[in-house]
Amino acid sequence: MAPPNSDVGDVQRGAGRPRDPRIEQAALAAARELLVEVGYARLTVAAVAGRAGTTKAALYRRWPSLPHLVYEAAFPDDLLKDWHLGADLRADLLGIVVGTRDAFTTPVAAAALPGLLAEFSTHPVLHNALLSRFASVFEAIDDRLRDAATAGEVKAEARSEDLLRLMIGAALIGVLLGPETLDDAWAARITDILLEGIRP
Amino acid sequence: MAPPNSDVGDVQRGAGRPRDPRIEQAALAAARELLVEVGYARLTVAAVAGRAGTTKAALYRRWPSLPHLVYEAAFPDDLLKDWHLGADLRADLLGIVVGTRDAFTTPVAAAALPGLLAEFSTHPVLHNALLSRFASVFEAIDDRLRDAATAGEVKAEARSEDLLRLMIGAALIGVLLGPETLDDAWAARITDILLEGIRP
DNA sequence: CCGATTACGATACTCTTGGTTCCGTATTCG
DNA sequence: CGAATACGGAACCAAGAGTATCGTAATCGG
Repeated sequence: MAPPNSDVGDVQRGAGRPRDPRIEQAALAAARELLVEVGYARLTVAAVAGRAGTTKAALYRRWPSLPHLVYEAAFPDDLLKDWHLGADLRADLLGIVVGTRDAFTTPVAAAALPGLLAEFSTHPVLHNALLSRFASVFEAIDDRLRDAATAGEVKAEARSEDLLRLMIGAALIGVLLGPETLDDAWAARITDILLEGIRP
Repeated sequence: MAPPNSDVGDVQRGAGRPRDPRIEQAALAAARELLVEVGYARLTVAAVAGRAGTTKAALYRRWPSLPHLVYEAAFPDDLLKDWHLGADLRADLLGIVVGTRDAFTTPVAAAALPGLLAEFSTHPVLHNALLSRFASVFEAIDDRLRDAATAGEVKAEARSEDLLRLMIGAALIGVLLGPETLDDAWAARITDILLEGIRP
C-alpha cells in the first residue's frame, strides 16, 4: 500500500542516504510553472530539473517518466474535494459541475490535460490514476441519485455514470475549446439541462 | 482558396513534374493502418513512408508535419455527413449523438484523437480544422433548435452550443474511457436526457 | 567507528525521431 | 530546350527521453 505518498511511483527506503524531500516539492513546483509558461509540448525534463535546482537523475529516481511527474504536478491528491452532498439535488449537481470545471480549468491542469490524455494510451497507470480520482465522486453521485430516485425526484432508470460522464465531458470540451466560456452561467445551464433530463 | 483539396497543407503547382497522386493515398492508408496497429505515440514518419513505399521527403512535400498527416488520415472530409434534420426532434438529436459517436469510435479516429487533441495547442491550424468540421453541424442544430423553440417543443433559452458540447463531450469521454460502453442504448439514454433537459 | 546502502550533483552517453538538405534522375510546361 | 518541380535514396542535424558513471555525502545497523 505504501505510505501516504501519491498515486504513482515511489517505493520504500530502508537504509542509505534519505531522499531530500525538498527536491520533490521543488520539482513539482517547477513542473507547474513550466507547464503554464511553455505548455506541455515544450516541457523538458532538463528544464524541470534546472529550475528545481537539481538534475535529471534525481527526478528519474522519483518518477518513472515525465508524464508521471506532470500528472502528479497537475492533479494533486486534494484537487477534487468532497462537496457535502445531500442538500438540494440541484445544488449538489451544480457543485459537481463547478468542481469538475474548476479542477480542469486551473491553468496548470488546462495546460497538462491534453498532453496527459494522449499519454494515457501509453501509460495505463496514469489512466487509472486519474480515473480513481473520480471514483469517490462517482460513488457519491451514485448514492445521491439513488436517494433522489426513491424520493421520486428523478427517474429510477437514471444512471449516475451517464450523468457524471456528461458533466466531465462538458468540462473537458470546454477546456479543449477554450475555457473562457465556462463561467457560472454555463455551469447553471448545464446543471439545469441534466437535472431536467433525469426528472421523472 | 485552393482547389478541392483538404483542410490543411498543400499549395498550387504550375510547372514541373506533377506529384504522384498515388503517394498521397498510399500515405494516408499507411497512416491509418499504423495508427491502429501501433497507436499514435509510436507512429513515426519513417514508418508511414516505408509502408507507403515512399520516403519522408515526399511526405513532407505534402504535409507540414506528422500531426497534419494524421489529422487528414483520421478525419477525412466526409466523416461527418448531414443528417437530414427536420423530422422528429428526438430522431434528429439521436442522429447527431450517434453520428458523433461513430465519427469518434472509428478505430483509427479513436487511436488518433487523444494525440491530436494534445497537438492542438501546438498547431492551431489543426484545431480550427477539426472545429470547422463541426461548424456545419452546429449551424444545423442551431436552426433546428430555433424551429423547435418557436414550435414550443423546447425552451426558448436552450442553447444549441451547450447541447452540441454535451454531445461531443459525452462521445469524447467515452472514447477516452473505453468505447465499449457506447452502444445504441447509451446513445438513446444520452439523447433522452438532453431532450428532456431542454423541454419547456 | 565501519561497512553497506542509497542519494546527491555533474557529466557523458545512447538512441529515437522530427525535420532538412543534397544528390542524380524523371517528368511536365512553355 | 530550359525552367521548374517531383521522385527515391541517403546523409544529416538538433532535440530530447532515458541511462550510466563517478566521486561525494548522508544514514543505518552493528
